[in-house]
Amino acid sequence: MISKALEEYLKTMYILQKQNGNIRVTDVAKKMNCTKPSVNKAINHLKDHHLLDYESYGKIELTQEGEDLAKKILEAYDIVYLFLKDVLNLKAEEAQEEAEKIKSVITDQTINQLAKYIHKVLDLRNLDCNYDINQEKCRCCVKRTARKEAKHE
Amino acid sequence: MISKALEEYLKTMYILQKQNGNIRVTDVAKKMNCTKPSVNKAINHLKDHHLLDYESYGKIELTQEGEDLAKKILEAYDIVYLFLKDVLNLKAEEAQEEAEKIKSVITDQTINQLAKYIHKVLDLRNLDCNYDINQEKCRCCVKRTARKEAKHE
DNA sequence: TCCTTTTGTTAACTTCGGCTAACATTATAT
DNA sequence: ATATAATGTTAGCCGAAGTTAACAAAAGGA
Repeated sequence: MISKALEEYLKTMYILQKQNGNIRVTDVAKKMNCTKPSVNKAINHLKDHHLLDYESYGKIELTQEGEDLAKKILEAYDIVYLFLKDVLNLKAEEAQEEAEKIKSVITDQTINQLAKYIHKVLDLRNLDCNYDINQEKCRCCVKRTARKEAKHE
Repeated sequence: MISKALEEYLKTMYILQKQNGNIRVTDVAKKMNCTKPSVNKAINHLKDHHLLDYESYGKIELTQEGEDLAKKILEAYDIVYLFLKDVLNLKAEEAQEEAEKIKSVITDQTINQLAKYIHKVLDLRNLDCNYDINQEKCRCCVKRTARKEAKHE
């Protein structure tokens, strides 16, 4: 198990990879509001845990394991974010900051319950959640969309 | 501003004071699952911040400031707890653990939104929240009860 | 009273996650 | 091609929050 702080680095790296096609120490530092040496430390720890491949001055690449974990972390983040923004009506920016912090402390169990709840609420409002970072809908929404389509046929 | 960890100590001490009529290092350590030296450190920090009065081997007493802060912390905890238990349907024990962690990271603004939301939900279900640690209902529920009584008259 | 147990304190160490300062490497522009 | 700028690395430090081991003080029972 890696720490919540390391999870945050991993998540950020995953997003940067998707957004920019590469992961650079400087960019991670900017996104995380920290210094480059801190990023460097994180990289080495993540490497120790086989979550990424790296050697000095080289390319940073998440391993399969790293990517899978990043996706899981991101999904948790998105669920909390959605709740804060669309249910509690926090401003996008605040929801973002708060989601990060909350997601970092809660268990999978709570995330799951929250996911269920939020989807129920959105369902009542006939909305989809907009989880799309992986170019696909989240598990719950895929099911809902399928149900909806079945109805219309 | 004190750290979230110190807030947790303060909250625990406040509760122990209410429950036992006094605050002892050993009891705090038990409640917080930590060692006595850790509690000792916390006491000294809280003293530095004028949140409690203490001298070696003496009585631990929260100052007015300390008590006010403790109440605020506790209210935040209760709001999150209620949400987890009564809205997300987590088991009491889990809700307790998670609430502690979540409360420790979110802003007042988020707590307020959550409070509003939870009270709206409970209102729909015609329930009161059971915030009673201070032998009084929480601010929102007092208002609601008043409204309800007004209706019945 | 005095011995034992419980309670509280101190000192020194650990881990984590951050930092700065200084340096090494790579990329860029002229 | 080389000087400059940008990027990445290393070393050493810091504070927070915890720990263990050893000791001091207070409380209680015989």
